[in-house]
Amino acid sequence: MKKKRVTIKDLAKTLGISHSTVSRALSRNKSHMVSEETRRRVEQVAEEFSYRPNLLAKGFSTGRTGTLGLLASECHEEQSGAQIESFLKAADEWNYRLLVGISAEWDSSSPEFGQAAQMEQFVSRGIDGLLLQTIGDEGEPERIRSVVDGRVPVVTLNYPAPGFPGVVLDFATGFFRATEHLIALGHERIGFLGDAWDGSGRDAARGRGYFDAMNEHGLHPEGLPVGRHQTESGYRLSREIKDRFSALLCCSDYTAIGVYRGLAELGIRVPEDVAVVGSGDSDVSAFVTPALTTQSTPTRGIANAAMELMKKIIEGQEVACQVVLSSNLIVRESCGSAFMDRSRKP
Amino acid sequence: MKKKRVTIKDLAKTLGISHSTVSRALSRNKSHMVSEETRRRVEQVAEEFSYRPNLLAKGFSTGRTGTLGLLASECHEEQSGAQIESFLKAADEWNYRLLVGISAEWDSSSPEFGQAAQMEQFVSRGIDGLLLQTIGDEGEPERIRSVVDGRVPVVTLNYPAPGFPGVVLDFATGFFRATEHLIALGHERIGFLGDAWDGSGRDAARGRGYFDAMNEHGLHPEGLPVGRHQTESGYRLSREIKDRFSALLCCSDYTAIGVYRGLAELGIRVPEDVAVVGSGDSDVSAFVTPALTTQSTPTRGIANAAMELMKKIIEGQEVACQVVLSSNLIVRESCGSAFMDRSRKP
DNA sequence: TTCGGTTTTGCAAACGTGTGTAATTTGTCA
DNA sequence: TGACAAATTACACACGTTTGCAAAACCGAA
Repeated sequence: MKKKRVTIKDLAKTLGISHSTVSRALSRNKSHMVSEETRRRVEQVAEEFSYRPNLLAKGFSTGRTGTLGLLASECHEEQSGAQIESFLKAADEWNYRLLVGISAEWDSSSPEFGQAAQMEQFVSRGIDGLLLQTIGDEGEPERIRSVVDGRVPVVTLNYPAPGFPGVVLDFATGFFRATEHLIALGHERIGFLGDAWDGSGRDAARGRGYFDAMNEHGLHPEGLPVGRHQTESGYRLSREIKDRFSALLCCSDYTAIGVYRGLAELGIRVPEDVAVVGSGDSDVSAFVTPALTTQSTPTRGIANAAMELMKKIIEGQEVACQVVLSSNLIVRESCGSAFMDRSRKP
Repeated sequence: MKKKRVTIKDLAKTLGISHSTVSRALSRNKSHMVSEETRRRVEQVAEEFSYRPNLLAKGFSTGRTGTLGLLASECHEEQSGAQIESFLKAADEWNYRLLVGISAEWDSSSPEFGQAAQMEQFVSRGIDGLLLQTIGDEGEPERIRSVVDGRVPVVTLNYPAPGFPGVVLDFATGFFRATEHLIALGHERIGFLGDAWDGSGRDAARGRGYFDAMNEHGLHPEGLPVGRHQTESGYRLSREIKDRFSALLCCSDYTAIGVYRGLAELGIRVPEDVAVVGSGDSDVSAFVTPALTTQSTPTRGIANAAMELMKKIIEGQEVACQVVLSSNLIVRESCGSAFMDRSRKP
């Protein structure tokens, strides 16, 4: 059943020339020319036989596969899906394929597939570069170094890893501004929903912006750990919020939507009683009620910047170590306005 | 800078044995045994040198790469991301890597990367099998056949392609039941938001279920084409809905959320004035207000079924041509109840 | 015709691994 | 100790492509 593939040797045989000439005719390489005449003949026969190069063999021979590894972190659910899509599109435009993996510690039956093991796999499979959504833990840079060992270029994605080039979104400034926005609206008891234990952790950058803004205005910062950024997490946490805060910063739009629901069930109105800010500018955020004020997250911009970095590194150029993209606050309805009725405010 | 990789020949040299023995020692192959003694020595040295097999070469030599291609269709945005994630997890559990691509006709700068071209690429890269989210158009089966040509097993995913094994969700029955649910609640003017032009197209199966149920009850079916399943699409379409329908079936939760917003702006209440049903049971669907009644979509179940099919085919077993998974209606708040006030109903 | 130079082509090695077949070692029993 | 079988190992080639180097063909000029 399985048909034998057509190889350049087959073409060479029918043409009566050597396979190396065929190879050169097909790969437009200036080092050794091929006469226009033979090129035409080769291309014609290749077309006729519908020849397709064995990219595996090609990669094996040249050491370059035209494939990049994308190792995504699991945390953001829907959002990570949108980000993966953006990478696929960006990679495609640069004519790269993507080997994709997720490096979380799911309750999987094969727990040995953590971040390091996946990187190993990818490198062994001959990727030309690794796009790594870092998870931001302590030993990560060393882990990357020990696995990758200078064999493939790495571009980090979520969190900077010292010594590696990367793309980061400036959530610190974004959340700083968001916090100031809330303060300007008259809020003082502003809560932070995210995992930024003492300035480190998954949502560290956002947390830092929040803490700084609060401190600068002499307000008391207070954070609630979220765990996974699911809608349900926000719903669950809303029970603890009640009348403790008059405004909330969420590290994910979906968490915010969960908060909406939870507060509504408690008879707390958004934005009249509690203002809510999200993060991610996801597809739905503009259409929930009230429309969610949120941090923009340019997934395409991140992907493009990462690909550009990667391209430069592959071509041997020196690159700036971190590319920082800024995140804007998209003001919609969920924070109300300064003139809003806050009669319930104690 | 670039370090040379350790190969089995290096190991062989330091051990003073031939590389083929090393190969056999490392791959537990029963055809030719290796003495326990040498195996131990080989493994020790391999460990010491932190030898990593070149999977590219291995794949090239054996013809099997341990990599599957996943060619996703673009349409469902967030939902496709969640589905991709499910596939990644399922594949991991079977110890396969995934080459991922998206086969839509985006307004990309490289429009030549349609479905066929991507399949070509994947096959040339030596995938062991192709997971193909079919787009359901007319010439698709023939296209698949002509590209893949029996060289790699194919499992289709969204829509059945005659002659290929696949996994489909029984949306027809699901939407049939959803429609009957609405009819039982007293609705007669029920609209369908999806692209099911005369029974074919992207949302064909859902459309069929809807049409059948309507006809069976002597009601007049009417569909509104949506285009891309984005939240914004639902918002936009709500202008056309107004008082034309008393209930709506949406082919995506996100469309439904867009509809929520659009209707609210027109002063139309959900579910009091219009009942809404979604599809996908996405993370947010239970938390929007009113909580969305929706078709469940077991992304993990689909992924697992597909992987199981694939595994069997790779192992040479015969398989049932289509695996059909059922989709349940998850009843929440967005359709109200039979005793609801429908005073505005004309 | 011969020479020098340029263009075009062929030869052969290389990439790292798997594997069939032959050669070697080991072990057993007479 | 010798013979024979079994267990283990080595040799060599295959997989499809690229590429350095040498050989050949071509071309124009002396």
